[in-house]
Amino acid sequence: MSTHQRGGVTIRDVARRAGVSVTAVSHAINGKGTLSAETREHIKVVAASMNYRADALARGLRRAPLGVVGFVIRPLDALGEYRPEGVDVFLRVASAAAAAALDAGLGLMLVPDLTRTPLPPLALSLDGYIVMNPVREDPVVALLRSHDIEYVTLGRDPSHPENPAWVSNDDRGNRAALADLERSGVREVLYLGGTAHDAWNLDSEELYRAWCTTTGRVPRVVHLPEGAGTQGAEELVPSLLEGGAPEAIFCLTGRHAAGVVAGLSAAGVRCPEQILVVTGSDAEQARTSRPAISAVDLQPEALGTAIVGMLKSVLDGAPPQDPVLLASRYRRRGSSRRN
Amino acid sequence: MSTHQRGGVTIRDVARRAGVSVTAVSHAINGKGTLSAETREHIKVVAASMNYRADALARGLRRAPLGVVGFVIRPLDALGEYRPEGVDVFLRVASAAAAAALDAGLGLMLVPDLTRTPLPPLALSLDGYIVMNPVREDPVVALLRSHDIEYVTLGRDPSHPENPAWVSNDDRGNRAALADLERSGVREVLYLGGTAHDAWNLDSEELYRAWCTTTGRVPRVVHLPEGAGTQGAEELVPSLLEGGAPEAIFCLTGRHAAGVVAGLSAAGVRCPEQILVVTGSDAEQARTSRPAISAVDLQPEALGTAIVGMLKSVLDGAPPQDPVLLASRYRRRGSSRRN
DNA sequence: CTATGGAGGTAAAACGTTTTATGCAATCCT
DNA sequence: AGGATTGCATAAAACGTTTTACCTCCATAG
Repeated sequence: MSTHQRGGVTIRDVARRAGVSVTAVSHAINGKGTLSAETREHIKVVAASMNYRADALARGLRRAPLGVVGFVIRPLDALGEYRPEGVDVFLRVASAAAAAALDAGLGLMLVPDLTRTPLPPLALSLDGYIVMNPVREDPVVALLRSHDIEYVTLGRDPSHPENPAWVSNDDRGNRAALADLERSGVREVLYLGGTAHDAWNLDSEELYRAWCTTTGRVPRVVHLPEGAGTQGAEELVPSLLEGGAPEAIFCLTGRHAAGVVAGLSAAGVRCPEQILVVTGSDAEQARTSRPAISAVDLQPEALGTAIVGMLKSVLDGAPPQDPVLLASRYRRRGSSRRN
Repeated sequence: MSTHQRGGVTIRDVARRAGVSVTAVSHAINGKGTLSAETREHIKVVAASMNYRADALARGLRRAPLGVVGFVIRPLDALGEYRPEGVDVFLRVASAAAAAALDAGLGLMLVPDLTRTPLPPLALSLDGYIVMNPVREDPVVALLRSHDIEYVTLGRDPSHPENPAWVSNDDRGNRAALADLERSGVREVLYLGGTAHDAWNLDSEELYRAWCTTTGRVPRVVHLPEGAGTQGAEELVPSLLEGGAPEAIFCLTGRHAAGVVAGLSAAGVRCPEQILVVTGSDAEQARTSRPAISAVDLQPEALGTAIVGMLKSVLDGAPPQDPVLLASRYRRRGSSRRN
């Protein structure tokens, strides 16, 4: 009756059974203190035989690590709602992260938005955080910093460039996409980006502008909120065609790209015959569009695995390492293939 | 220096500032005890002004709810690896659940497999669990029960039919799929199911068999492990064609369906001209296949939202309700359209 | 005038760990 | 021989809450 609730067997039970003090058990389990090898071993055997597991909460009270990290996806927060359709890249990263966390003996807690209340009570007690695509002056990052909680980011944090704890993709994919357009001989390439101020948006646009400069093009940039989604991009198309249609459109997000392709079709403009379309993110909608849209594969599984590894090493107190850049790959599909 | 670590301000600080006892603060905050209305209000004001938040760990230590629920996806565990490709339905459910959990003030912890060690330390301290597609004699369910942890399931728990706490899809989608095949005039329909013993597999196969009986067909059932994936299904195709090809194939999982379509194509059998294919789960691969595969939309977002609502009411101690059945919808695509 | 009881409040014991501060032999040095 | 050191183990204090048990006052009933 005494210990039937949670986990059940407590450290006191183990101590009693092993004929030692509670302290001894704690030390034996955690490899601390100055116990003799035999005592240590004996305690471990007893503990194992009783199937003892230290209660995470009690342990956490003493500021020991909880074994759980948080995962917050900023772009989804920006979208205002968690409609996963077409944002499968985020979910794939999250899922890979969860798997990698398990291998590291960590749990992964999905925390939708850290700035909205009520906050999940445990949110600020977690061992650390993975912040996906933080934006400039990100309030979530600010909150974590103010609470001295360790965090790593997917994509550079634009407001804390000195913090090296991030994983991202290299720009090979984007470069290849632009090179593909160039090879096709198109001249005017329109860039359709999002409005969030995360590094992905910022860097991609910068790359586009630099590419325009080196190849002697005039940049033409349009921004559309991520939240507008496929629908919004589709409705935007007529305005893009006004006053001289571009020969190609680079849509950063897969959702926008799918909308653009749909909008072009609705406007009677044929893709790829009249306009080429490529996208910087290989979302599901890029693959299901007709034609299928050439896209940059950001390798979400690799990202998820890598970021967990980085967080783990940060939590272990390893000295700061350099940021990690994973390869991105351009996948050519029908939307940019004219032959 | 004293309180700079976590959350910061403690209940003792509030008590001191408000000029009352620690007990008074606790009672005021939690609406317990016998404080006067004024005292209660006063304490609340002081606590709010100090930005006090009760530490979740300390609170949890006294068996108060933690504000976090677990989510375990059995089919992914069965797959042995969290490769999200083609299993997007699970992730969409999880993501919708996370969003719904936030609205309810709960965090959602993704727990890959509750039976593998090391278990995330907090795993057994969570308030409750959502188990997606439990199988017969599911060890995860057994573990939860043995620890007296509340849980709800997505899909009926085959081994605990008396437990009404589950959400699932109705069979309208499957019925419509079979009806579509019937309307197309095909005679021999092969059923390709998975090997997991979850309710979805069991019930779908039963429905198929019943349909065969009522329509005077001879059932032909093949099982392929879910883990075999697209590849496995593709390799299976030749054996399915041996000794008289069926006129249609009902693949329960989207991954298998995609593999079957690919395998048919490789074998020189044309779909839908020679064989119709439909699937019971509208995974991404069903949509990206050529031809696109007719599929049952299981409405993952609605499932995720509903299951969180149910768990919440269970945790609130509401009396047991009936199971919830959400509509499933059949989406007809090229793979079953002959015209 | 003394019980009774409710209203309003608090002290102290839990919850299950980890950590800090000690304690006690036995061994070592000079 | 006497003090310092080492090796091993433990008691007790913390961690921040909630809960249990109890206290005091004052009004009301008998």
